[in-house]
Amino acid sequence: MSRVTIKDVAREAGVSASAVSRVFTEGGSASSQTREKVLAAAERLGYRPSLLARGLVRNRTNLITLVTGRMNDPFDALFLDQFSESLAERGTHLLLASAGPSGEASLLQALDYQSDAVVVSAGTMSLEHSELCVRAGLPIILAGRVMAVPGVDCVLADNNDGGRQAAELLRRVGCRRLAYLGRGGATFSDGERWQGFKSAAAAAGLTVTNQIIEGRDDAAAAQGAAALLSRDPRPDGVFCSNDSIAIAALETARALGLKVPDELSIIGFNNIPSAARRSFRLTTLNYPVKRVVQGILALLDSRLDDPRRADEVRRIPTQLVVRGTTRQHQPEDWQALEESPAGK
Amino acid sequence: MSRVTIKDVAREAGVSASAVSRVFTEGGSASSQTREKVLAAAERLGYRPSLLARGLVRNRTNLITLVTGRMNDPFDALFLDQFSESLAERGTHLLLASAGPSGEASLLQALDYQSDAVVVSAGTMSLEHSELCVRAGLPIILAGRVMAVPGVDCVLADNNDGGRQAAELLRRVGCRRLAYLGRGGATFSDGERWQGFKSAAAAAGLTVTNQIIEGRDDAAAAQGAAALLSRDPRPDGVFCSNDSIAIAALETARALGLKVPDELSIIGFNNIPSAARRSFRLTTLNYPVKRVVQGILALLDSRLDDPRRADEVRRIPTQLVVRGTTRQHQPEDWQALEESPAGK
DNA sequence: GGTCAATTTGCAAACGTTTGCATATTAGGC
DNA sequence: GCCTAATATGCAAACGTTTGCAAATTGACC
Repeated sequence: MSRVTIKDVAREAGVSASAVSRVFTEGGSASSQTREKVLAAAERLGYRPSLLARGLVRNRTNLITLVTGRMNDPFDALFLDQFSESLAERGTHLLLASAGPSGEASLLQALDYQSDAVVVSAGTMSLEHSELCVRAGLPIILAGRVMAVPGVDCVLADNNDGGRQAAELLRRVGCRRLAYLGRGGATFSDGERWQGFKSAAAAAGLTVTNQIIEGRDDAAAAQGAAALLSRDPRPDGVFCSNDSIAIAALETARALGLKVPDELSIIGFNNIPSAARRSFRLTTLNYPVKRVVQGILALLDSRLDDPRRADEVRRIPTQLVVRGTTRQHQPEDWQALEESPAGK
Repeated sequence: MSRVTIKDVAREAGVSASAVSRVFTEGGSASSQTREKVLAAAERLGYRPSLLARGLVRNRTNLITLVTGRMNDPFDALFLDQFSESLAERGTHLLLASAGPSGEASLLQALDYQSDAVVVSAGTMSLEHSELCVRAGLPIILAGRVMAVPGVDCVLADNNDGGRQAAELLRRVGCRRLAYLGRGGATFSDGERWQGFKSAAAAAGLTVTNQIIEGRDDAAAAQGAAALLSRDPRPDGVFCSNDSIAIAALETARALGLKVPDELSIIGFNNIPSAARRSFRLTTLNYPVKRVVQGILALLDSRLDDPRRADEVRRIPTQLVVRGTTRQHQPEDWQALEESPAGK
C-alpha cells in the first residue's frame, strides 16, 4: 500500500539508511558485504528510490522540460521522438510543456518542477520569462531560433545555406524565375530561408519573388500556392519553407494541370517521411534530426558543467536530397544525396 | 542564485511559513490581510512553490506519465498533442516515457517520480510491471488495447464496429471480393478490426481474405499491398488497418495501373490529416482523438476518486468519412460524414 | 462587556532522500 | 602484532513543503 522507503530497506538489511543511500548512489562507498545485503533487501521489498526526495536534496532532478508547439508539422513529431529517445538513453526524463493557449505558463512550470534545463522549440517565448529562468540558473536551449539573451544557447538549421543550395539547384536545372513560398517570416527559420534563397538567386542574376501564405494550415498553403502559380509571368522554380507547404504546392500545381518538374520545379525543407512517398517524391533539404538533438544535448552538458560559459549558436548543415520534383538536368559531378533515410 | 523558499516569503511578509503555505494551497484558511501581505511578498521575491517538496509531502504530484511507442504513425502525434493540451488545461503535467529499446524501464520510472497515473499507449507492457504499478496504487489506463488485469482501465476504438462499417460500405458500393490489409494481429486493434470486418463480410455472404504485412514501415506496407493486388482473383475492396497502410495501398494500386475507386475501393482507419489530401482523398473511419482523451481523463478522475472501483473498458465509436477511394454508389439515405475535421 | 463558536495562526513533525562529519573498521607494510 | 592510512559506517542536519494540533485572535449574539 504505502511506499517502501529507504528506512524499510535499512531495517531489513540491518544497516543504517545512509548505507542504503550510498549503495544506490553513484560514487557511494560501501563494502561489498553491505552492498550485497542491501541489494538483496531492496530486491525483496521492491524498493525504488524516490526521485522526488532525491531531487529535493541534490539540486538535480534529471528532468528536462520541452516546450513545444502544437505539433502541427510532422517534423515536430520526428524531433520529439528522437529527443525523447536520446534522453532515455542517458537516463534523463522528459517533461512536456505544450505551449498552447496558456503558453506563457509552461516555462514557469519547468521552474516549479526544478527541471535541470528547458528546451524551447515553440515559437513563443517571452523575453521576460526567459530572463526569469536564466536568473534562476536554469539553462535554456532554443531549437530553431536564435535570440540574443545572455545565458541562452541555440541550435538550428543552417537556413541561409539551405536557401542557397535550393537556389543553386534550381539554377543548375535551368529555372529562371524563382519564387519562395513561405509564411512571410512568421517563423524565424522561415525568414532565414527566404534571405538565403533570395541572396543566392540575386547573386546568380535570377529573378525571385516571395509569396506569403496567410494562415498555418494546409488549405492556406494551397491557397498561397494557387496565388503564386497564377502570377504572370509564372515562376518555374519554387522553394518552400517546409515540406508540408511544398507538398501542398505540388498538389496545387498538379490540380492546375502543370507538369512537375517539367514546367515547375519544387523544393521543400526538412525531408519528412511523406516527402519520400511515391505520390510526391519531393526534392528537399534533409535536416538531420539526430544531429539537432545531439547538438542540444552537447550544449546542455557543457552548460551544466560550466553555467557561466559563453553562449553558443550551433548551426546544423542541411543536405540536398534530389527526387522527382526538380528537373534532372544536372551535368557532371553535382553531388547530392538521393534517398537518404530521414532520420540520419 | 539560490531558490527563494517559503521561509523567505514568510520573513518578508512577517508571518509564519505555514501561513504562506496556506495562502498558496486551495482550501487554506488565511485572513484577507495576511493573504494580501503574503502575495505581495511572494510577488516581490518571485516565489514559486517547489512542486517536488509539495509532491513529497502530499502524495500527489500532478504528474501523469505517458508511455508511448516510437510515434511512427501520424495518429500518435495527434493523440499526444490532444492529450498534452487537455492535461495542461487541468493543470496536470506530462512526463513522457518513450517505450523504446529500454521499454520495460519506462513504467517503473513513472513510479520513481510518483506519477499520479500512467497512460500506456505503446503496444508493449509486461504483465509483471503492470502488476507492480497496481500494487503500488498507481492507476493504469491502457489506450488502444484491453488487458484483463485487475485495476487497469482501457479506452479504445470500437474496432469491431469499425470493421463492420467498412464491410458494409464496401458491400453497398458493389464490392464482392473483400480483403483486409493489416499486420496480422501484431497490434491489438489490428486484430479486432479484422475480426469485425470478417464477420460482417461473411454475414453478408461476401468472400474475404486477410493479407498480412511483414514489417512496420511504409515499404513493407507497399509490398503487402502489391502481394494482395496480384492475387487471382484480385479483390475489389480492401479495408486497411490504418490510414498509413491505406495510403501505401492506394499508391501501390495506382502504380499497378489500377483505377481507384472504379476497379478497387480502399478504406482506411483513423482519419489522419493526410487522408484528406487532394492526392489521396481517402475514405476512412474517423477515430475522434478528442473523445479518446476525454475518456481517458474521465476514467482517471473516477479512479483517483475511488481506487477500488470496478475496472472499466470504454469504447469510442468511429464514423465513416466517405471520400474518393470508394465508389459513389450509395443510393437513398446512406448516412455518413463527409470531410469532418479530423480532431473532432 | 461577556460568552461561545468560528476562524486564523504558529509550532513542530512529517515526507524520503543525501551528505558532512566523526567514529569505527579494515587493510597494508614493517 | 603495531602504526598509519584508507575505507565503511552511522548520526543528524539539511532540502522545501504540508498539516494536525493547540493557542490565539476575531466576530456574533445577547
